[in-house]
Amino acid sequence: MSEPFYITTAINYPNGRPHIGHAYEGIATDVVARFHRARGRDVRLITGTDEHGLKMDQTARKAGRDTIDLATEMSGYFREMCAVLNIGYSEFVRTTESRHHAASTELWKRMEAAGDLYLDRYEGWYSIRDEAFYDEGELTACEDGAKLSPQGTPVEWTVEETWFFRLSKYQDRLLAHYEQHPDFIRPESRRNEVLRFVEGGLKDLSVSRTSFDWGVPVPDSAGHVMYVWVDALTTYMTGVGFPDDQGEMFQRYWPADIHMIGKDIVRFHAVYWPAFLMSAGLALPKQIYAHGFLLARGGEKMSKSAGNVVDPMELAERFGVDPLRYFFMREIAFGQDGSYSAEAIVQRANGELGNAFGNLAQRTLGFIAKNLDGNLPAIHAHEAADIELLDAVAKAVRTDMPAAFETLALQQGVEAWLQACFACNAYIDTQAPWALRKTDPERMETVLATLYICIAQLAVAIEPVIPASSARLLDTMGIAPELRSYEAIGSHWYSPLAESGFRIESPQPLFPRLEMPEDAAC
RNA sequence: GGCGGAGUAGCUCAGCUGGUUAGAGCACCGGAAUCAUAAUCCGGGUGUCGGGGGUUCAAGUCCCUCCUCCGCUACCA
Repeated sequence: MSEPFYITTAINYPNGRPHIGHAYEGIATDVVARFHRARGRDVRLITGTDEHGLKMDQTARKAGRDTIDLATEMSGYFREMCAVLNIGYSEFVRTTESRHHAASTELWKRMEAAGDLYLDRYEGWYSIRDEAFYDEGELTACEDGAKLSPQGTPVEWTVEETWFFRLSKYQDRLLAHYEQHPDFIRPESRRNEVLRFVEGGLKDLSVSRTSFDWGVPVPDSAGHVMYVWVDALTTYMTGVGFPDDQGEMFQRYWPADIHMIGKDIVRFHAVYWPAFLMSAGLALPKQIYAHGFLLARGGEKMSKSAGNVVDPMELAERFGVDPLRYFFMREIAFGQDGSYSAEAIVQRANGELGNAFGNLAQRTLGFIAKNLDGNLPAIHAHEAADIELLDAVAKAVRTDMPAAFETLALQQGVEAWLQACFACNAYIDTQAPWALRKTDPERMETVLATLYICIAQLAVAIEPVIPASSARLLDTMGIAPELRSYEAIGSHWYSPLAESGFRIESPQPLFPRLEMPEDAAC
């Protein structure tokens, strides 16, 4: 059986419909998952929703609904987003599921058995909205004398009994782990932030609440539910069968290769989570990767009237799923913040997917369909120019792209692919098969065959980013499913296919031209 | 306040341990081609590398300083 690869998205809090940030993270995670699958790994991708906490409960009550009812509805929007954007999760985990309660309870018991949980009284300023305590010094006073948290939410003096986790005990072990595993937190800038934070000293963490009951009950401690982050993080284990830690699934996939998260929740994943796992005697994930945020270009406020829609579903509807996926991977340096706009999406989609790649396929395959009656031309003898192109494409597809994707340099990977597309266009213009048709038909056949091979390789290579479009093109080209991997598409499949009598249909454009939005131009 | 990152062509950015005339893509200008989704190809750099000072034979690259933006963190109150 092939080597396992386990990747997760952050577990989303469904207090609203998914926004563009959720879409971005989901797509990036899916691209990485598909990449590893195309490399032959046995991939498991877990996503889900974190439905506990006071906010969810309150929102439901205000609407006069059962909390679970609201959670189910909201969670559904996240599933729907995955379906529409082609985010292929292996399982979708909801924190309200009983299997997840079981996982969280087991984690809790293990931390307790390790002597890392103790009951104490907590007095301090508590923000219901943030579900967090703050020190006096962190607060600001507003005009009417009320106190506000650093996030600007109201706080009240609260005295409550709460379970604490001995986070302070793990400071040295965490630092040692960061030291021994330089890639545990990426990118580098986030790693440095975490290092400094932990070096500055860790306080024990309050990990239960008594002010509400919408959560996972703390075992044998009536009135307490687990702090949302304890159970939210546990989702990553629920997704591979925990608490059955001797089970085949957990044994096979745990620990995760990558937890993909946003830069705002680095601390929970890079400090609290590994400490919980150490306490419970479980292996730590190999990498926490914090991506950046998406901003509207120019920081401008988004509104439908301005034409820069933010709802990812609307973007997908308007521009197409694959163009949107391509845009995210191509435009933004993964790990850094990025900006998006309708103009930028249209420009990438038309200029690169449409013109450079789609049109390359269209002109080549169309030429074969029209002039050779769809019969794949024979290769007579390769000339230096052919070898040069084949080498350039092979390097991009089997060396540069995988190397970049392996380290999540997604933008560079796509860049390498695009350069190979450019090389094919330069080749077709230089060789001019339309002129060879009259002067040297055999040479024309070799040129077209060379391009056919290159296009198939390019389609396979970009499949993780634009899966539906690639599949459509490869179907048109008669490329068998087992050839659709980085390695296999480099084998000698062309002549057997040509000799099998396969005939190509006149192709339809892969990426219809998108209109530049009028109202957003400036 | 401390720590860290960033400031390079109209736009988005690349420039590792200092070393030939500072690069890429897009945009723009000129030309070629006409198989193709008016798509493609070739040529052209349009730049006080944030300001100032310094080290060096040589600095976008190192040092100092100032300005601006961002992230993390702290504190006064």
